[in-house]
Amino acid sequence: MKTDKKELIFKATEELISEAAYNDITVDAIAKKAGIGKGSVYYYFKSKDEIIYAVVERSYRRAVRDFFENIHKRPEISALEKMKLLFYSIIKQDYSNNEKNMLHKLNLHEDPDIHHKINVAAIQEIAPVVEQLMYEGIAEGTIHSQTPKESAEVIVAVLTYFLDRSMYSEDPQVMLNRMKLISEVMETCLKAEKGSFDYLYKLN
Amino acid sequence: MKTDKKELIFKATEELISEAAYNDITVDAIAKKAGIGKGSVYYYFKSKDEIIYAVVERSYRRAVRDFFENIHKRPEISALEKMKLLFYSIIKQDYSNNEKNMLHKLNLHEDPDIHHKINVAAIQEIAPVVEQLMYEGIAEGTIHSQTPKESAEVIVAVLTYFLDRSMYSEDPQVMLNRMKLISEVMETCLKAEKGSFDYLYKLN
DNA sequence: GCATATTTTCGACCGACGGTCAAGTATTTT
DNA sequence: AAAATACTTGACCGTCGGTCGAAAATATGC
Repeated sequence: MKTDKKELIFKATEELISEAAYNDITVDAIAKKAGIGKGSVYYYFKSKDEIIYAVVERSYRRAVRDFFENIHKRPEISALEKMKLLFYSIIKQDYSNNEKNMLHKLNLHEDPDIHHKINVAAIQEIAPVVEQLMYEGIAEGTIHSQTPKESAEVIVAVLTYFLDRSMYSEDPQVMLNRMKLISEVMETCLKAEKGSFDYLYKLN
Repeated sequence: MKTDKKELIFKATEELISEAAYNDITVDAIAKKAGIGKGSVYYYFKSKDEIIYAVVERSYRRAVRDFFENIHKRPEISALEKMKLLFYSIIKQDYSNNEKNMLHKLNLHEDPDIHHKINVAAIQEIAPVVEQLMYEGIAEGTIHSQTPKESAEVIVAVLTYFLDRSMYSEDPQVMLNRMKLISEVMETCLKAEKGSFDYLYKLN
């Protein structure tokens, strides 16, 4: 049985992201943690960036796969409700207190490089799923957008952007107002009924 | 007459950003271009990041200052119109074909670090101006937002984010639809009359 | 099973970069 | 004019991403 070196590298990188400060995530550290030589890392990946990006992408893909396996196929859940669950799973992925959660850690430290990768990956991996849900919502009659692709893009971008709390005021009232505004923005994008996204700011 | 070393460093950095590939913007290059020793650069700035950030911030501040000097004080222009002109000046700053334009260059190359700095600076420098314009629009009766601060934040964030074209589809129809959607989003944020932001996608 | 070709592994090494520092020089203060 | 302070400098440092040639492992052909 051949050990999959790529998998070793993924695992090592994920662990480092979870436990170490960003500056400790060096290619040497990844190689050491994976128990292989540095040269081998570069045998499987062209660059460090490629590793990080692959790890982030993998994480989003995992979330999407889980969504399709566990939520999407359940016919009793409406499209809007599924969208809510999808958002929750992403928000939870980003901000859960679970220390093991990678994307959470990634989003918390200030490195803009990784941050950007997360944003790009979010758009590319999540937006198509939202688009799919929009077609279903349109079929159900709860969504009336004429441009599902663009709406999905804008929605995911807006949500992702605002999940990045680092650059905004943390004042609770400001944050509440901001989320109210964003839920209205979502309604506008989807042409959905007023209140469809109240769950974004109504804590429970 | 004492030459202002800080100004020399700013100038050199701006020139490098305008003319060179990102990887050529090193502290050594800045020092060389400014005609001073590398140590002197670190006498005036704590880090390279601090230099880049200061340059970007300066650029936005300059745009804001120009806005207040040339546009804002003219009483015959409505708040919504002023907002349009402000957006135009920023868009132009980001995307003009003028090769001398720094922010343009900065936004074009892929470095996410600088990209992020630009976004943060945009929020911090431009959002307060938009907020100010919102109060004026409210006084004029064209804007009915109850939460001007949050609306300004969201508007600037959305616009800035989508000015970053790099991560989105370049298909003209998709781009048009996206901008239409964004203009609707802006109306929603400001509670302004329908069509107030049509100029965002109606080329002229 | 042996020889040959191919794939995989490795860490010493490289060049570049951001940042430091001791040693100076200019300027101000007393 | 002496002492103190502010400024300037480039050689030097540690670190990091990435390279490379050679060795080890594995596959292929006969």
